[in-house]
Order: sequence, then C-alpha cells, then structure tokens
Amino acid sequence: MKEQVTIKDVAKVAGVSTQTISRVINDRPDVAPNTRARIKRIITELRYEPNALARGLSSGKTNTLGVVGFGLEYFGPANVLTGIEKRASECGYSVLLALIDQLDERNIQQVLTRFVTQHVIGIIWAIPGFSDSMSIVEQETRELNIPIVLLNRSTLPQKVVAAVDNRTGANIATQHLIEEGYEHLGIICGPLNWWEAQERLAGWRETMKAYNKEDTDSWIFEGDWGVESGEFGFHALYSAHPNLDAIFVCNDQMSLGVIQAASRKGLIIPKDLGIVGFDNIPESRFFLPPLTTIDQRARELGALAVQSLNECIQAKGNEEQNVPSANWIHPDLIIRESSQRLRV
Amino acid sequence: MKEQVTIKDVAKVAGVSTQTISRVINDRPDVAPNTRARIKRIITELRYEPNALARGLSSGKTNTLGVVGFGLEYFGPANVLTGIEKRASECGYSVLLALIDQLDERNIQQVLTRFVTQHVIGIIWAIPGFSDSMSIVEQETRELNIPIVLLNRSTLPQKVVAAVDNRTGANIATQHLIEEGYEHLGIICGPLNWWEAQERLAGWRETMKAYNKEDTDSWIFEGDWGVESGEFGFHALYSAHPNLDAIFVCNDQMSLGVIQAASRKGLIIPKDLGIVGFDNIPESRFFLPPLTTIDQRARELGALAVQSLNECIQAKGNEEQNVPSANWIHPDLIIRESSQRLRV
DNA sequence: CTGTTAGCGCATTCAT
DNA sequence: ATGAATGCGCTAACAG
Repeated sequence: MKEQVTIKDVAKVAGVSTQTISRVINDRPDVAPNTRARIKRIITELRYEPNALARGLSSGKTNTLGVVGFGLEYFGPANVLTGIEKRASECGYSVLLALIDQLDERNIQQVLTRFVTQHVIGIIWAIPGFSDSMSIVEQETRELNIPIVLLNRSTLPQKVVAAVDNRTGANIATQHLIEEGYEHLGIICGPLNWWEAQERLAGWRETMKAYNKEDTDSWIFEGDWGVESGEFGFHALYSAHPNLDAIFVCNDQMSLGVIQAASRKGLIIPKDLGIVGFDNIPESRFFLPPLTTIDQRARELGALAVQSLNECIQAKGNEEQNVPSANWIHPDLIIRESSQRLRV
Repeated sequence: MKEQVTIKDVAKVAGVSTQTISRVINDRPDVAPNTRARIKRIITELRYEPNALARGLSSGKTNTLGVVGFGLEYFGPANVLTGIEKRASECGYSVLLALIDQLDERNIQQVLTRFVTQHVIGIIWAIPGFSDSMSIVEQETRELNIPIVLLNRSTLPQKVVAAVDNRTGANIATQHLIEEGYEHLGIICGPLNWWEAQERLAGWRETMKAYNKEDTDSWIFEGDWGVESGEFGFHALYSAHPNLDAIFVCNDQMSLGVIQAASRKGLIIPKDLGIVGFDNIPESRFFLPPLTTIDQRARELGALAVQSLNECIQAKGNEEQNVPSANWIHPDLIIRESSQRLRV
C-alpha cells in the first residue's frame, strides 16, 4: 500500500510551508529562484504528484474536459475523438468520455449531470446534428455555465460551433465531376435529418445551379449511410435516368455500394459512370476502382474543437464574454480513378 | 452564475445534519424511511448533485475508470472502447480516456501519472500486446496499487487479462477452409510482434498439423494489417505455390487486398481461391464476393474488461487478494461467399 | 437512527 | 519572498 505523498511531506522535507510548495507547482512568480529549484528537486525525489481532486475542490477548477461522442464504429467520429484527445492532452487536459447512442432527454441529462458533478471545465458535444434533437440539447446546456463547443451542426445563437464545411466539400466534389465532363449528375445523400447530409445536398444543389443544371429533384436519392443504400440508390437513379453518368455519393460506404451495383450492371467506372464519395476512409483507396472522395480531416476538427473550447475557457476567466462563433474545417478533394473520365 | 447546491443547503432545508444527507445519497441503511424519503424529495427539488471531487477527496475513492486506448481509427479498438464505455456507465463509472500512439516509456508514465493524480479506481489497458513493450508496461504498472485489466495480450503473472481467443478463431477459420475442400492453404498474418498475430498464426499451424499438413513455413506471409500487404502477400504466396487454393487472411483489410489481387489475376473466388478474413468489419459483407470472416465481438470484450475490473475493485475492498485470471471472448465464424467452394 | 468532530489535499487571502 | 489561517464539499469514526 503505497501511501500518497502530499504537499505536506514535501514542505516538511524542504523546511518551508505548504504554501510555498503550492506556489512552485502552480508556477507562481513569487518564489526565490533557488528555493524553487530546491523544492523542484525534492518533488521529483519524493515522486510527489499533486492530487487533482484536492486541487479541483479547493480551486473550483479542474483540468478535465467532458466529451460526448457518438458512433465510434465509424471512421469519422473515431478520428474526431482521436484529434480531441491528442490536442487535449497537449493542452494539459484530461478527457472524460461519454458515449450516447440514443439522443433522448434522459440520456442527455444523465451525461451532463455526470460532467457537472465531475466539474469538467468545458464540454465538447461531438454528436451529429439531428434536426429533431436541436432543441433538447440547446435547452439542457443553456443553464450550464460551462463552456461548450458543438461539433458538426448548424450554428446556434450564443454557442460555439466547430464543423467541417460540408457545403464547400459538396461544391468541390460536384464541380470536379462536371469539369471532368460528366453531364447527367445524380446525388445519393445521407438521411436528411442530419445536418451534414443537408449541407452536402445543399452544396450539390448550389453547384448544379451554378452550371445551369436546375430541376434536379428527381436526381436525388436519400440513403442511410450504409453500403446497401448505395446499391439501392444507384438502381433507383439509374432506372429513372438511363443517361445518368455521374453520382456524388455522400459517404464512402454508400460509394462502395454504388461501385458494386454499377459494376454488376456492366458499367465501367469512370468511363460510363463517375463517382465521388465523402470521408476518405482508408479502404476507399483500394476500391475497384480507387475512389475519388472528400477528406473531412476529422482529426483536425477534433483539435479545432479543443482549441475553440480552450479559448472559451480563457475568455471566461477574463470577462463574462462567451464569444459565440463558428470555426470551419475546409475539406480536401482526393482525386483518384473513379472520377477521372478525361484520363481514360 | 448558478451557485452550486451543497450538502449543507440540503441539510438546512431538511433540518437535519449533513451526515444524514450523506447517508441518504450513499444509500446507507441506517436512516429512517420517512426521513430518507423526505430528504430525497428535497434533493430533487433543490437539484442537488453531489460533488464528485469532494467525495473522492474525502473517501479516497472515485468512480472513475482510466482507459488507455490505441488506434481508434480501426474498427476493433473503436468497438472495444464503445463496449467499455457502455458497461462502465451502466456500472456507474465515469471513463477517463487516454490515447497513445507510441508505446515509449515517457508516454506510458505520463498516462499513468495522469490516472494516479485523478485517483482512478481502476485501469483498462486496451493496447495491443507488442512483444517489445511487455516489460515496460509490466514494470510501470507493478507498483501502482490500482487494479488493472490488460486487453488482448499474453497472460502475465499477477495480472488480469481479458482477450479474444484468437487461437481458437484461427482454428475455426482454418478448419472451415479445409472442410470446404481446399487443400493448399496459405496464411497472411499480421506483424508477428503483435500477440494477436502470433496467436492467429499459432492457431492456423495447430489446425494444419491436426489435418496432417506439416511443413507449412513457405506458406506463411507476414503482412502489416494494411490492404496493400494483402496484395503483396497474395502475389508472394501465389508465385511460390501456383497450386495455392485458399488463404486464411488475418484481418479484413488485407483480405480486401487479396480479393483484388486475385481477381486481377483472373482467379474466381471462391472457386479457385477460398478466403477467410478476421474482424468482420462492416464493409466485409459487401466485398466482391462477400467475405467469410471471424467476428471478434470487440464490444463484448470491452464489456468483459469492465466486468473483470469491477471484480478486482470489489475484491480489493474485501481482502487484499487480487485474483489474477484470464477472461476469454470466443470469436464467431461468419460464413459468406468467399469460402464456400462447395456451394458453387 | 441521528449528530458531532475531524480531516481528506490543496489553494486563497491575508499577513509579515 | 514566505507563512498562518481558513475553507472547498464531503465522508469516517465515533458518540449518543
């Protein structure tokens, strides 16, 4: 039973008061240089580690961030979390993780309560923005008085949001297809109660309009992010429009379904059908053919979230000014074979 | 600025001492039923939530688990973490997450120190067992006096390990191929400094031997889990053994590489080449052809880890008996088209 | 069944 | 530049 070394033990050995030790471990300026050095030496010798609980209780501040996550089995969310953890630990924060699968009020309250009792100093809400859940989240977090950053959702008054610029991503993808010479473009989008799916669809529409391709409604298929819905989507669009020659597929899983369904129909990709996906999952590079796709840079989104949260935390110390803002990650187009008609 | 409601406030309103409140929130038996009910009512009315920091400091125990993870961008680890978080929150634990990418001594110490200062009540070490890192981990965690469960690695004296039974998984996979009538089996395994890769190879060898297929060394290719190494592996094995008719590929990513390389060579799967993978990633169901694979049940492994840890924690309270043990998850064979020669 | 006393390890506020 | 006193919110140990 290794007894814990406390600030008192260090003080006793150093022959000073506990306050001085406290000053040293908090890097306060008002300690004599040689005293500080001596104390630091003793601290390492004794292997003293400050008790985070006591610190938190006494100061009213912890160095713990609460992170609410969703769907870690998917590539994007898992990478966001990785980015969050990395940057957080770089900033000296610990990460308290809560995963949610159902966004009902009870779950949300439970998670937030846990965070409050643990006195996290900030919260990152890394849950996809479902249109039907906005109000609950907003309501529950409003009274919290803990800085919070929301990820990948529409902006909210008084809230800080960090997100991938899905709309621009869709612009880039669509434009790329058009510039490769494809003329009859469809889209297979995600479930439209997801903010991300809405944005990608909107971006596609914008670009289509910019190229004078209006009247696009019958060229839209709403999938569910799964491989199978890519297959369904392809069949639906292709049978409605036999002249279909390109599809912007709003994630890589569904793209896989499209590739397979189209190949079975005898279509050659990219000659007969151009495809651009979204996500850049590791496998997409090895699809047949390799998939052109949009890289979300999810890890960087995670880092950005911590960054933004950190600013809120600092700002809170200075003034009671919780600067609401939106911070965007600009996605990248990764060009591979599935969209390159010109090169064939 | 919402002031925190404390146990004192509740006590004052209830007209009792803080001790009684403490007893109620800790579900101690020695409180009069109606007093308890009254206090509970007041607690909800006042929206009182106990301060976890104060509790931890005072009692010397927290309800926080430390989890060290690795490679969340892969399906297995992400699912293990999901399983951990779910079961942990069911058991009333909070999860403190630390991610590591490099297993050097500094990183390990840093993570463990963070956990110690936060006074976690148990640790789950969800890092793949690399043969070269065993000693460090063992050494660093030996003095810790915090219950710890290690995941997916060889057993260690005095330590609790929870793992997928990779060897049996490989047995099942290999046996399945043989029973489907394949005769000339190769294996593409993972990096052999991974415990999991070693076990799968060992399982394959066991079964091969059981079917009187000895002298297998030239039928082994060591990959790196990536899609490309599946391609390499196939080419290497196929050129060395043109009569190769089946491969046990030790993860699904590499299986994808094999499928593609073999298809390009004109081989028909499963007629000319049978393939069994490992992991059961969501995409594997949609490979061409759909992949027969071993499901690790990673989520259940995560749950099992929490379970085991919980037992350690309880045991520690009762006696100083830290029962070392090994807890196994039995993997499942998922039969799909890629291995079914008989049905063709 | 309930209350009193003491203290967990540290930071804050005032001294000096 | 350093120290003494006080309290953060809660629980443990004892008393009654």
